[in-house]
Amino acid sequence: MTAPRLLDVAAAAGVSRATASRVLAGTPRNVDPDLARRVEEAARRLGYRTNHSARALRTGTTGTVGVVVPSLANPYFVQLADAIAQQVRAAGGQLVVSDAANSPAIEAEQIDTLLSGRVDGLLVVPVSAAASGPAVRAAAGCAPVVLFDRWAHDSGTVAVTLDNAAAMRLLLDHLDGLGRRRIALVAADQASSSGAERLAAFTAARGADAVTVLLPSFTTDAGRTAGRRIAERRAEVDAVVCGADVLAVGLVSTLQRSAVSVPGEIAVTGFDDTEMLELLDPPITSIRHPLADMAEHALALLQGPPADRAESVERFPPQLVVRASTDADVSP
Amino acid sequence: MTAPRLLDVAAAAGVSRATASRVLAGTPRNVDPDLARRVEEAARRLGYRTNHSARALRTGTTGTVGVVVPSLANPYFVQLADAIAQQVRAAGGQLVVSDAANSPAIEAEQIDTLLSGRVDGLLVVPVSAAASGPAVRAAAGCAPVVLFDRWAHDSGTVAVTLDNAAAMRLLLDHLDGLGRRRIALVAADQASSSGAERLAAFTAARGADAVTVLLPSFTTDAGRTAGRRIAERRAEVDAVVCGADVLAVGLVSTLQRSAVSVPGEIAVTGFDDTEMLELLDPPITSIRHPLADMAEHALALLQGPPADRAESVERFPPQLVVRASTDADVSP
DNA sequence: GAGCTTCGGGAAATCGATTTCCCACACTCT
DNA sequence: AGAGTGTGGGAAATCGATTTCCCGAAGCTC
Repeated sequence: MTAPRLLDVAAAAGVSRATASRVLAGTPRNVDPDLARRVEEAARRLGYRTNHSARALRTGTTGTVGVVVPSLANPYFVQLADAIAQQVRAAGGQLVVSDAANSPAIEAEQIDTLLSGRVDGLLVVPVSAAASGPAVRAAAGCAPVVLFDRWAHDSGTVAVTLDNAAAMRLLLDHLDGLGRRRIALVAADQASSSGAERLAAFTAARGADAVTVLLPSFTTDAGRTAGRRIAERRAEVDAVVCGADVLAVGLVSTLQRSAVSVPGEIAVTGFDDTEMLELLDPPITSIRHPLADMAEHALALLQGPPADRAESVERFPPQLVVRASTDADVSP
Repeated sequence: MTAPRLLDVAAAAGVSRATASRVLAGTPRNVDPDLARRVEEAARRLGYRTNHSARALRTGTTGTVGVVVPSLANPYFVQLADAIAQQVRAAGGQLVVSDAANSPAIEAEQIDTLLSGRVDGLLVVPVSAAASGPAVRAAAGCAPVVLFDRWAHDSGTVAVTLDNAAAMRLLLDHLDGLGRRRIALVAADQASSSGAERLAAFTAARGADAVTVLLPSFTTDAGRTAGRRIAERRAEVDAVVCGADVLAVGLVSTLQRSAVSVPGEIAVTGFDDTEMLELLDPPITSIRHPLADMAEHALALLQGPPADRAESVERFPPQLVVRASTDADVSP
């Protein structure tokens, strides 16, 4: 029992392949409704599935988009990939997700693999603002590429990101409003545009002599290191803004172990609003990205004219989500 | 500037398409080494990438496998998908991951989408032992399908799973060895084979009158509900085995909020050994799945002869990972 | 009713790589 | 030297759906 082909459906319905294709692919619907019904009926009866390889070969499009994220170990990127997947599926496509293991070299490899004729377009969350550019630029020469959540220098394409400066202002204003004055920053991964922008915005607002802890990577373990440093300087600090949720998680757990009360003594905020935050004790205040909107827009850019993908950065508005780690009165 | 085709490479190297294909696809290497070098050189110079749609159409294989997991909101399934992805990539293929949103109906849909000529084979972590069977059986009629981590009734195919009964014994023996006698179980999702097997193994070992909390789903929130129930009955319990890590996370956080010390008053174990466990306070004892081995074996079954995929369940040995949630002496 | 426009639908070319034949050439053996 | 053997490589068929032409029929106008 070999799989039925379009030819078989056409024969069963008593029409030509051309007509069957027009009906099933939904191209210019100038087909007699009666014939159309016969074709659809035949297709159903035979259990016909269109062969996507053949379609892709003929049309030159695969209906698949790829996304390369820095690391799936960070739940924020899982959430991000999921938001993109939903938009892609809603449009009848498929998403392929690749993990760059936080390395620009592996990232370049993954981009290359995905580009080998398997995807119509590519969304990339670049690992590094400086080092990811060349690979992205090369890819953008072959297929539509849009950067997502972060940008890279000299990438040759558009980036759909969060307005990190506005987000930082939201957090600082919020803490200010609660009477916190000695605000520290825990920043990570200065190589990424988001890490760098968040640090820059903080410094712009609070001056260069505010307490700042710089860490190499966005991981919970880095957050614990930060927790130890902050605990040592607890006298100078009454609030900590973390550049990522995973940092905040590690930080809070370490602070609590050092008998620093959160938010009593030190208020803490995250960044990215991953789902795990609500489940901690206390739940952590964070910044929510409008991921669905961003994904929708990025996909539109992928499919739109190349002119819309000129190198530039588009920034979406962040949203502050207040939880008990800054304001104990908020119900958990 | 249109993308170079095999024809262009062949012309540039002064050979026929056939020879160029033999060289680049690596089929029967009866090609003069000198010609081969010329072809490879030409391909590199022109920046040739083989068109996977065309190859797939001709060979009938896509080099892609799909995996359907119950929910990517559960970090265990992210880890599982990642383990499979690594094996697939090592073999030069691609992985497409789909999320069934914990619903057999959506699961059936995702299976159907993936099967439409886009994947060579399918790995499924079935949502439900009872309800997932029919869709899997239908899929197994069209393409190689292997169940992973869980099995389903009447699926018509082989399942590569963990030996849940052995895992439960490891946990109970460990707790026993620590002098814990009043052991409770927090079990979830009896509809899944893993949920059901873990409950059955616990009941077999401890008898039906041991304290047992049954929950609908594997989520952290369910874990908090369990935490409240256990806290109410704290006098009857000195250890809790959770059927999944996400449950343990919610449980521990709720117990601590109720001033129950872990492991002082109640020891807690998880199940699945997701990475987040090390980061909690205390880190949680759990069961590690040999995911890499399981993935390798499952992929071998996918590619092997259909006879090897007769309906059956293969069980891999679990490994106990002891952390401070059961044994305070273990360094965190 | 002749001529013109529409419109539905069929025949066949097309997408690009793979693979089956099969030929030509070189080399070995008697 | 002639026949036999093996091997590298080219011409062309093939995978299955889409899409461009193009033709015939039906509807319309005057």
